[in-house]
Amino acid sequence: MRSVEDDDGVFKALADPTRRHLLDRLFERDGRTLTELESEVEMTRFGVMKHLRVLEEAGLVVTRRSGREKHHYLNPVPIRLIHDRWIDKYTELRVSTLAELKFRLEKTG
Amino acid sequence: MRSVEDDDGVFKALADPTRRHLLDRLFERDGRTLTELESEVEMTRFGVMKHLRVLEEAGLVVTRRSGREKHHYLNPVPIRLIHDRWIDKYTELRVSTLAELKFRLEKTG
DNA sequence: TTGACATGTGACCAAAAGGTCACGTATAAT
DNA sequence: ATTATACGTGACCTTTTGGTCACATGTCAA
Repeated sequence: MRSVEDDDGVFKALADPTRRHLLDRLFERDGRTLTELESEVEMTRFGVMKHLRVLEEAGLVVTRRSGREKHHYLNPVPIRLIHDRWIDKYTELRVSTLAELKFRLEKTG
Repeated sequence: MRSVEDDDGVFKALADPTRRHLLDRLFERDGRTLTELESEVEMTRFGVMKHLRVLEEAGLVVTRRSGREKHHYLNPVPIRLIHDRWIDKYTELRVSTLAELKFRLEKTG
């Protein structure tokens, strides 16, 4: 059984395309600052800041301050927990194979 | 690089607690009808129907009609694709171990 | 210590999402 | 044929969310 609060913050955080894009950028290279990430997105600094805050509160991003800079790092654990919620160990191999196949097909098609 | 459309439908679908609860019920037992699922939720039939439609359009649920009934089945492939987007093969083992640990801790704590 | 840089806050507004209801269609049972 | 069942649609309203801006704080360099 799950708590009432669920993992709501994580799912809400992932629901926005801009936030997913930010996660993609951090997946590619960790430790970026707000100003760096700002240049990756068609949006004012304030919008990006809000999004990063949502990601951080969800635990998908952890931060480290260094002087006047704030560095952002991707934390993949909540993602894995989503996976484990609806894919048990017995079906994991089968599903991951299908997912791989789908990925290949979309790449060529 | 990803398409502009992203997997928006999947993430939006997962963003609502009621829809996640419906997925949980289908994970537990497949093939339920709308009326069956309705009893699992504090909401009118119309709300549940909307939610199921969102899940179906996202590809998280597939359906099969039989007479006047419509049966719903969980499709875990999109979930796996989320996983693969931010967890590569090299970090998967480490992250899944951490996730397992977190799960055990929360269970006892 | 003056000025530029990096991040932060609260108010505000438009757009999207969640939920209900009146009404409607198709299938099954009596 | 009539009634009950199971699902479907469109309009409607309320709440939440995404984005911007004026303003503000803390940090580094010259």
